[in-house]
Amino acid sequence: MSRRLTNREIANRFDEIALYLRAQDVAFKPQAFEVAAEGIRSLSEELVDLYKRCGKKCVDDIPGIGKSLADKIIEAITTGHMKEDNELKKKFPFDMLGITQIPDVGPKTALLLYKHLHVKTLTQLERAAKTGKIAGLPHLGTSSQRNILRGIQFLKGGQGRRIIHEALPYARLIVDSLKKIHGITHLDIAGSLRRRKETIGDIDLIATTSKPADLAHAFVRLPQIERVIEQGPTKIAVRYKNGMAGDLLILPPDEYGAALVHFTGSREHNILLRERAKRRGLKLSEHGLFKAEKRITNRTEKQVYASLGLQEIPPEMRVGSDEVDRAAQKKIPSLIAYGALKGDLQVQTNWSDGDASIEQMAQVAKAIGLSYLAVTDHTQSLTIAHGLDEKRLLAQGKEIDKINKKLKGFRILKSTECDIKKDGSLDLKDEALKTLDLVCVSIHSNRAMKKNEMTQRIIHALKHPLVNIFFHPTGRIVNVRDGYEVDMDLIIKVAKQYGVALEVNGSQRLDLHEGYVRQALEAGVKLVVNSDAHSPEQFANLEYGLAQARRGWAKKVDVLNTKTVTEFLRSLSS
DNA sequence: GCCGTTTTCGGCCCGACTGTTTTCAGTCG
Repeated sequence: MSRRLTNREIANRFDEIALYLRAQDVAFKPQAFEVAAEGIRSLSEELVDLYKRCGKKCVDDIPGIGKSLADKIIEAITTGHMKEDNELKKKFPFDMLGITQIPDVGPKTALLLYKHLHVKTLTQLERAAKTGKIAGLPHLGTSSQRNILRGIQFLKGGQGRRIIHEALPYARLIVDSLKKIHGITHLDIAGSLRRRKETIGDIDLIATTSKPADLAHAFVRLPQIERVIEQGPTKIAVRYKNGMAGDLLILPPDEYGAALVHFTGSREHNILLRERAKRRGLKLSEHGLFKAEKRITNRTEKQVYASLGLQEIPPEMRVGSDEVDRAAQKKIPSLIAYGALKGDLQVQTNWSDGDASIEQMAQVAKAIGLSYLAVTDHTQSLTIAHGLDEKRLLAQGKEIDKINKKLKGFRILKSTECDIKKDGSLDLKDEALKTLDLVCVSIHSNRAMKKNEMTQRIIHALKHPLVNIFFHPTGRIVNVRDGYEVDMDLIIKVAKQYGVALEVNGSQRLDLHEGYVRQALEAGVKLVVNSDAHSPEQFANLEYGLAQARRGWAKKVDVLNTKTVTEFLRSLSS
């Protein structure tokens, strides 16, 4: 039997099929494949496991997947093949997914390049562009040829999606320099950045102004802009100097609400809203919500949603799955607010691999409005990080006592990021762990274990009576590596049973991801949101952790470090 | 190929911009 396909592979196959169909001008089907691909990507469980657990019905229940696509998925996960994709590949033997990664090159252009020039790969396409073979083909001239070459260079530079930690501060810099311009009434970050996705492809901005020409003039002259890609009266597309692409939408002030909805997306969410509008005899676009030719309302997002019979949906929830249905039933949860945290429960200091002292970290935490902090330095088996043994841990406890006496209105908690060893035992003796206010555990070594072994290793640790929190539970790092193989279904069940909280880590790990956040909350597991700061400026990670929690529909009550330190410590012992 | 507050057939989101064009196709979000 062939290797079974993963969710990512199946989603990519569906996208590829959609492109082949689009190239042939097939109506409606492509969208169905794309919606299904998106639905598969948002799953937290592997389809192989889902199918094993509850059969075809659960596959069919995934939004956007009907009988026919369910069969294709089952074929893929049981045989390792997808007949339709293989047949299309035979008919169109070129790298459709790769070539359509080039900006402005879609399925039709890719097919045309194959038919006329037999271009199968990005390398062959680059050669064709360099030797001037593209200009002169139907609908393609010298500008297209130049753009294709530029697009290939862009791809080669690895300038793909950036982590939000990099994109959001950059976007805020641009917003700050534009805000001073006369006539602006609104200026906001939109797109995937406003939805606080983990990774960001484009920096999308939206502005309303009484003087559109002034804004456009100032925008294209910003020092951050590398070049202007396209410029119309309402939309300017640019490439920023950090390699990211971006759009600025400029609209008159009375179109703000609908425009913000439109430009925030997601694309799938917009489609759901517009379909809903249509069913109600209305039309929704970025210019407003219309009944016949008459604009109904669009001053604020809230009005747009209300006119569609919906609760306002927070940007982080606008992914195009079940959020619109929930809004129709008035069941949108009140998400945890960005300022809701009272403590940070994962901080490394210069006792292990952090840059700053305990007191420095505490002072900064206090300055940004927190009232407690757990010091969680690494433990001895992590020698590369100068992990603490029992003796140093006790010494650290004494130092924390001293600093706590000096601090007013702030408390440092004694803790640890204790390594879970290969056999599931902890890296420090119980006598030492008992001196701490709370015990946190995580995996840093032997990541390549078999799924079942890794799961048992973690479960063994979670059952330890002193363990309170499991840090970065899946071990993934965004844009760097996937997590280790682990049965998160089971981990979540065990966490619930033994009262262990799971971390939403706000560093570049962003672990748990939002699918598991939702799953954990549905199972009644408590969460903590932490910075994993190794230096004072990394407390900024708390915002990204909160964004991640919000995308997983977390409420304030679900997150333990929204409590006061007294309530928090009490919740650990209960 | 999916889906249902017009539900098992007959629909399927909407507009802006570019390039190569004399009226539009392709791409993007």
